[in-house]
Amino acid sequence: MSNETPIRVVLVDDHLQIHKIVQTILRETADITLAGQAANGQEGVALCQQYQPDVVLMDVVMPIMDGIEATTVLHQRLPELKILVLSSFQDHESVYAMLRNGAVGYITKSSLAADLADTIRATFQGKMVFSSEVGAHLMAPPHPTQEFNLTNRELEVLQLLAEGLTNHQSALKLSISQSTLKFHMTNIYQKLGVQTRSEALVLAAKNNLI
Amino acid sequence: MSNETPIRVVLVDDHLQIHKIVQTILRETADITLAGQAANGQEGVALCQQYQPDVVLMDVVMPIMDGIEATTVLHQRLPELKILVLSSFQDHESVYAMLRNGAVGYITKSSLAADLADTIRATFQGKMVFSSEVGAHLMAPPHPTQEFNLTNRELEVLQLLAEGLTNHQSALKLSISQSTLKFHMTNIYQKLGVQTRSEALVLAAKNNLI
DNA sequence: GGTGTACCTGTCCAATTGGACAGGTATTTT
DNA sequence: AAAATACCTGTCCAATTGGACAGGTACACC
Repeated sequence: MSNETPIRVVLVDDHLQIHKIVQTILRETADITLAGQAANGQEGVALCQQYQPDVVLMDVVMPIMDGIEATTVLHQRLPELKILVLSSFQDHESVYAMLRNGAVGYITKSSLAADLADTIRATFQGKMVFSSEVGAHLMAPPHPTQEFNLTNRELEVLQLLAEGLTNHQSALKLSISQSTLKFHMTNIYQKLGVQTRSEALVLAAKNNLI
Repeated sequence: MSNETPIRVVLVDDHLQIHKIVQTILRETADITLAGQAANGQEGVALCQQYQPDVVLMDVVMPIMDGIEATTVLHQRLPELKILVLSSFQDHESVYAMLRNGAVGYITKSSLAADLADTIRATFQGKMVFSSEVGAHLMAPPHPTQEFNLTNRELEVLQLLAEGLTNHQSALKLSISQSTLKFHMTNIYQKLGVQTRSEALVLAAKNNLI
């Protein structure tokens, strides 16, 4: 590996501390060189276009242009570039946004020192790599994207209707009257901002409420 | 790394060819040793319980006990064990099954030679690793899990109802009569095997038909 | 020419759902 | 004690949906 052209890396992060750590780590590796360093997405995009690196280490939260936007732009302009997300926190919400927009890996900064070099190599070889916490999140059962402030009872009602029960059957199962069930439905329509039962159930299904 | 205890690996695969390749690769690595080899899931489980390896390389399609079952069992009995899927084909359908049941990585056999050792190390360190094809599949937009042989017209009807239109409004939009719309609905109920409109729409939504 | 499929339409009636009231209780918060 | 929240119930009526007919056209395939 050391006799080949080194893997060229650009770091995009707004924390000086991270720059120092990455510098230190990559100074040790003969097959990886830190070709450029940027402090925000805008600089990062410019730098990548100039240096044409193999891999870019991309922070998520940055001023001026954040990681999501920078990833989107870079993936479009330099489709060959491997974008590896370097996340400060467990802001796992951004995982999908980044991956959908072209990132091919996601590691947390806490796991930096241990294995940054290996991860860069794996990414360079075409693999996707995730810190275990991130991967676990990727595999996690879908959770509601929106809650809509539905009460437990309202969710129970939706659940039963989704299973194909009629108002009458659902009411029986919940030991309430049909009046009450209709009362819940009316409230659900309001909370979801929909007009029909169909729309309500589809919305609930798409948001993993049922 | 070489001065520490090597990473102990067990290979579970029913192809002799793969055993030879893996042997060859891991013979070169000082920090990884091939502690055991099994030809199917059942042998694999037994071997892992006996040898307590750090990482197991698991094929998917095998006689007697397949990789999915073996993964499930192993993950339950030895939760610390890192299970890395080694897939023959692009049988991406098994990706989720394996990962849900405890696998922490998924690489194709075609990428074996290039980077098996690195992947084992990354896995050992706690990361999830995927061959790019697999990762891409993981990120792919949801596609219908079942088609139910619905016709285009039937899908159009479902789509409009899902948006909150009534029969009347939907029929107008499709320039058909309400009779025809109800006719389509009846057929949809039959094809989906459901009793109510609610159930039909939820099923359609969950299968990404709408 | 027959078969199959997707599509379209109508009528009539029963069942289900939605909305607009007008009321109630229990529990928690302010 | 008042207010807010979640929950419950009823009546009456209109609108929507579902099912069971019974019939049609257009098109592709064998």
